[in-house]
Amino acid sequence: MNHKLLSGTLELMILEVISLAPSYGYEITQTVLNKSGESFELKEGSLYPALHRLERGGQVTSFWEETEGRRRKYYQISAAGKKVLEAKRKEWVSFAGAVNGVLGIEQRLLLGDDL
Amino acid sequence: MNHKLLSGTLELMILEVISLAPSYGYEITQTVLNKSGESFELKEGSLYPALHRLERGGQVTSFWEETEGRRRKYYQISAAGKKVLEAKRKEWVSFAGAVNGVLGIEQRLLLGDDL
DNA sequence: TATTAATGCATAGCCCAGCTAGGTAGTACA
DNA sequence: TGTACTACCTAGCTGGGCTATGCATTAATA
Repeated sequence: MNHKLLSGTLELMILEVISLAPSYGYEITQTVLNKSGESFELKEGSLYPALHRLERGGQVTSFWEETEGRRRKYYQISAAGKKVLEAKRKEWVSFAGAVNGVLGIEQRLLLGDDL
Repeated sequence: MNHKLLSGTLELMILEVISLAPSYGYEITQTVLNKSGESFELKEGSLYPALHRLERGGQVTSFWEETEGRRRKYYQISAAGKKVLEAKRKEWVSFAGAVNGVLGIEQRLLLGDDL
């Protein structure tokens, strides 16, 4: 997978994952790996800086938790983060539609009860 | 539009456009603008370096033509370029599907007589 | 008759996000 | 004892898309 494609969608996917439930770095990588059909192996060198960016930007907050002798840093989405997530989702759908337009790929999105 | 999203799809879209017919820089920007539903205004600082990269890589060849007092540099896709295009198209479809998977967006692609 | 917009090509250098590579540390199992 | 997995972090590289700039012609407009 050409990693350049990932540019711009990493934060979107992180926000999406933790919007469902607070999660920590390693678990986020596993969730994304799973939901992407084993496509995306998020690298630590991308993930942690992204999480720290999101925290600095106020889109997420964090707290430490100790379980089974393992320290985990949980991240949860903030109200501001939810708005950013919604905007990024729309941006992604629009972007993907535009690329597909150039490629002559027609698409139909099945959203909720939409069909 | 977050320009980072464009990373990795620019060459794909260029190859796609010139695979339909040889084209030149300015015309490529207009075609992409049009087919993307006015979403993508390719910048010259991205386009020309990308075209030169593709030419150096052997994916495209070029020739100059003079029309109405305007010199235009036409680019056409090579046999190697067609293979790269096919690979990049598949990579894009796979990538978009994976992102949509993470976002919980189901999709159906309408390809040719596929439906 | 200037001036602006549009058409057309090109490059130097900035920016920044994802990467590699390295570090630390606990648990589980062979 | 060593390997694999879990779990966090950061310094510094890389590369592609960007801004800004330069050059040149044609068409429209003030």
